Amino acid sequence: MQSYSKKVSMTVIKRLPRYYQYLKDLSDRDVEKISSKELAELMGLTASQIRQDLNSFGAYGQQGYGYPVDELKNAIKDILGLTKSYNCIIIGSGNLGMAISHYERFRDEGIHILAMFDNNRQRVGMYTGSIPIYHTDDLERFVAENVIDICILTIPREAGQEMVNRVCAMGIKAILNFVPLDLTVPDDVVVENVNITDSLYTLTFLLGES
Amino acid sequence: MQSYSKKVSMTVIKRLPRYYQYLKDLSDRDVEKISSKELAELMGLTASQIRQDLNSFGAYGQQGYGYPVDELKNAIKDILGLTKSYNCIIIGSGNLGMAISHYERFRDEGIHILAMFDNNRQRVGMYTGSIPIYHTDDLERFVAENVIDICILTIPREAGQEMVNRVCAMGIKAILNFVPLDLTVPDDVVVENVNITDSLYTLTFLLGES
DNA sequence: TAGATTGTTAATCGATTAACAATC
DNA sequence: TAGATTGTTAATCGATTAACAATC
Repeated sequence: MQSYSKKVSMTVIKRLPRYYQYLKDLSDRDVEKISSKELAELMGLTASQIRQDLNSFGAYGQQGYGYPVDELKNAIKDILGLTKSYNCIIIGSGNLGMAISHYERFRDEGIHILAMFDNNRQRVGMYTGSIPIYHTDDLERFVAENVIDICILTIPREAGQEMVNRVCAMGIKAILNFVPLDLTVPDDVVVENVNITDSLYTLTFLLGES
Repeated sequence: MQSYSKKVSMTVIKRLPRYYQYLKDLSDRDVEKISSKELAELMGLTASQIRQDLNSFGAYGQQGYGYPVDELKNAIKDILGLTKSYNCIIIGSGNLGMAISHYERFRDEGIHILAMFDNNRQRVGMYTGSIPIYHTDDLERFVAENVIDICILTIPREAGQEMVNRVCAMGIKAILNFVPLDLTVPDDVVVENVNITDSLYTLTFLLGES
């Protein structure tokens, strides 16, 4: 993986996936180079901001030319950690868990979902695609026998904190959390929240303002 | 609805739903008052920031006492537009659409999902709970016959922009977008994106940093 | 009244924008 | 070489933190 010295702020990090998506699209359309000005127009940012953002990781552009799309795309892919491969489990096999288990965009980037877990015995033993559904009683055993990098949590709010304690105790260091709850985790565990309710409330606020 | 003069920044707006969740929890636990210091500790913010945030909407606290939990909760509920009621449709009846149709936290806050739409004829005519699934061919007719405030988009990426054009043409002014794509909409339409892929990529980045 | 805590102003910090020399 | 566009420094803008007078 790429090494860089400057400390990168969360503001910039949150923009990286978006850069990556745009560069993938450009690359798919066989665009070979793009200037900060062109990309800025495309993404609704300023050219200055783009140059600042990219420079927190290194000098990818070429004066008088711009940025080579494919090279920059791969650099950001690497920065995002997407040149590695990851093993995931999904806890909660409701509709949300099911939806995510089908995400092709995950598998494409080296995100492998190995199993789903549920405490509903009716679902246990079933498969969703090639992904088996196990009982949550088997969590600890499964995680001991497989290297799991990421846990995706799609369980009800009530069960959230208790389950996350178990997940952290198993040594999993990254959680994609769909539970509408601020989880408490040890310092070395990273959590990224997807809070659908909060997004909807932001929308109703904005609807009232416009 | 509450009126306030100062222009409120997006940074503050994005924190409002979180204030609301915490205040609801406190209220449920019959906590009557809270100081900015206590709330700051609870939420991982600073007391100063909380006082600044709340003051962009008005003076809800009382010197020497703190903030009355229930009153503040209701004020934020009103600011978020959640004292009104909203009619929604969901376009896309896959697992993600299904998951959202079951969200109790929506109905509790006056968000009513009237119908789902899909272009898969196999699903048309079915019900999920009390919500009917119609064919997307019937969208325009349905929206003409019902006042729809919000459209929730859970369709594949390929169909995203074309569908959003139809949605905007029907006069819907708010979109909760799960399509991993930056949608182009008229100026008077508000869009809130829930991008699961971007969240996962942020997580893999953070995992590499830690 | 005295203690506590707000509302608000001022100071600091960080992020964005502007400008331009370096260079392809 | 001349034109274009980067990398980077300096200027501006906005958000967070600190401080304190107002007041319950």
